[in-house]
Amino acid sequence: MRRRARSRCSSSLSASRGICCVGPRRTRQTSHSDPVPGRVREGKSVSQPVRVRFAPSPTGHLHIGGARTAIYNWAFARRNGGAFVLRIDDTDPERSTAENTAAILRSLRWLGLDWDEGPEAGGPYGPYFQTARGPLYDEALARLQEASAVYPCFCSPEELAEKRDASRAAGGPAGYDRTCRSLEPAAAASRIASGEPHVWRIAVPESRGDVIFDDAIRGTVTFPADALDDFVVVRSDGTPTYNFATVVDDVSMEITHVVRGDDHLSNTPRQIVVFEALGQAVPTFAHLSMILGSDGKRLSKRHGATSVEAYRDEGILPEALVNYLALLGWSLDDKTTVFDAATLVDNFSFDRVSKNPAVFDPEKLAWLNGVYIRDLSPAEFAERVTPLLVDAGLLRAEDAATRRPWLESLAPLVAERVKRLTEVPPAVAFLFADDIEIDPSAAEKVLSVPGARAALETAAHELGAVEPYEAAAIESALRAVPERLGLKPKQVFQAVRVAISGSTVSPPLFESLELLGRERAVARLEAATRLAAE
RNA sequence: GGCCCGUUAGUCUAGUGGACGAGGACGCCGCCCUCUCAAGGCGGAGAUCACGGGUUCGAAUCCCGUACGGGCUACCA
Repeated sequence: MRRRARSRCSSSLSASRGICCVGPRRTRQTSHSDPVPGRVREGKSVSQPVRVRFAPSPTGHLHIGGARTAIYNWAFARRNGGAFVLRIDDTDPERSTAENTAAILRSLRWLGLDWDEGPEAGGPYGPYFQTARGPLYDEALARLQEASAVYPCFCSPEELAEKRDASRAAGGPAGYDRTCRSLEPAAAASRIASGEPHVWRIAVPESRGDVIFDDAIRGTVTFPADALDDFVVVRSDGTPTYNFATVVDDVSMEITHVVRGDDHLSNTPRQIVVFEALGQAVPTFAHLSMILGSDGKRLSKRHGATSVEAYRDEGILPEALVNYLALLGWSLDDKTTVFDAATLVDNFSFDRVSKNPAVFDPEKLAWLNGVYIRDLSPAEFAERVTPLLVDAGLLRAEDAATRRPWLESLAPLVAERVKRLTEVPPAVAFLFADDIEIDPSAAEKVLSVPGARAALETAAHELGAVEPYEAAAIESALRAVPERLGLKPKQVFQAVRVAISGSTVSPPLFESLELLGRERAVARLEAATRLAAE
């Protein structure tokens, strides 16, 4: 399905691609046209179609930060009629697994983020797994070798560590000292031929000045020339390093905008050097700030749930998570909080992405989720809640269809008092079960008070006779009870509530009684009577 | 250590030199509604715009410095 190997050497490796400025860009006025020495060349051609990619590493499940990056990539692509490419950066064989890949795809789909190219979707720029792209990297390396843009380095890891420490101790940058760069090509070649272990390093051009680029989110970013070292591009085992592989892939997949986490900002100058060595135009970069935990530290398992699946399992709706994450670092305007994905797409732009890190707030997510739950139609609500009721053992899967109308009438009662879908089964369990347990403290508080027994007996009697057995009629029947007994409405209603639900908190009483059915309702009231005080 | 990035209420944010005595949202507090809990309505507290200089008639907004936080500095991604 994927694997449609594309003819190598096609336009992807030609230098003809320009980088477009499609989409809202920072309006800040910079001296775009001034040829600054050492400035990154940016293509100026007009209508290059937008192509973005999300490139997770399948070393774990899709986490909140990755999800937000995916959302922004997706929204930007959709906004500009471009392509959203999914690429799996699985070059770390130790930690990458097929299960993780599958889980990531599942999460993306659950969020509603569809990709135009990638695993299971195929596309003309595949393969979309880095481990399947070895030949592309080999070939890119060959090109760089031909151009003398890379050189073999025989320094041992120990030597390198020593040099690094020494350089750092001296207060300078800790980059590679370029020892092997001055090796005679012939000498180097014979050492390679003799099988001596070596890596390939990029030879940063002497003439390369400061690396300056315009980040779509952060504006102009400058890295001093001397901060660039001749970093490793291909390891001694022949595999590419991250900074090399991504660039080769971004080039061959004709990526126009690289939208990724802030942790890659410092890698950007290195990657720019590779783009240049390859003779390729540099894409536009957009670096998203990190998502932090409540302690201001980078979000991690310590902070609780971090994976998208965990939130799904907690009863968060995908549309709420997308809305929340979109809002965590982006704003539609000065007051809009709730919006759907289509609205996000219609309005997304990098110039409304904020530069500062954001603390993830599960409370606000929960609130937003409540908003979405309340917004569900009864049919949608029943649909989404059915699996949870089945899992909770309250409903048999085969009964779901016949019980559907009943479930839909239950929807409005419970939807507005939960923030998570997982809160539904416990809240409605009393309507399913044949028998209930009465919470002791509720019994203590409500049933063991004077008048409770009379209230329950009278209510049971009323319920046995009311016609039709519907909420409205039930309500008028029960409303008459307190006065007759000289009790306060609340006393009667709470006693009934505890009797039928076992708790002092429940969905609305009269509707609950209707949904329970006359027989069970009366039986429960009678059962509770035995616990009640005179 | 070096380099890069960031800094508006507890939190997410609006803000691009005058309309800011700083707007919205979550959370918090109070009132109303009410059969409980929610939801909803109304109102409130909460920000010396990190700090210090400077530019300007005027700065949250521009410049410099400091502090704090984060990132990179790997034959990890």
